[in-house]
Amino acid sequence: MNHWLMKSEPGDCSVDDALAAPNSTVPWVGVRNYQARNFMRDTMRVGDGVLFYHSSCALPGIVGIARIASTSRADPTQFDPASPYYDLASKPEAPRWLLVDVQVLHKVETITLPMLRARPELADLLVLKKGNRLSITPVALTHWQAITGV
DNA sequence: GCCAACGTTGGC
DNA sequence: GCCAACGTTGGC
Repeated sequence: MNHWLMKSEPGDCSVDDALAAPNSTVPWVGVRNYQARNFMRDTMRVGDGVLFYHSSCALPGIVGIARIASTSRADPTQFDPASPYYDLASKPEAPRWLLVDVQVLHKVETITLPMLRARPELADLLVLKKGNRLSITPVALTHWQAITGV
């Protein structure tokens, strides 16, 4: 089993939005980065643990614990001209972009970046690295345990 | 294949 | 709004 940190802008899909969805599960639309896509396609498995992270907001940080709830499939927004995630170059017979379903298990008190940075054992957590922009990053088991206590 | 220009991310 | 960092694009 692998572990992940997945960023979402709360103005787009917050952890509360996800909890309000049927089964507390949301399709993780809008990933338009090949490395992040490849994680979903090649490495994620149903049941993998997810740190649900709010980015581009007043209080960035980890706000919930979730799990991967499906294998990857084509992200329908890439074919929707009305979507901000529309990709003219992607064809239904060869979808370029994928998504997975993410199921929120429970919220946590926001674990902010300063809180994360204060812990030396988390120094290598990818989301804390300078210049990190990847919306999906793998989380080492030791980091997962240090953050979740499980 | 190089690399400059450009667009995006995301914290602050 | 600023700006550093990074990915992508496209000319050559």
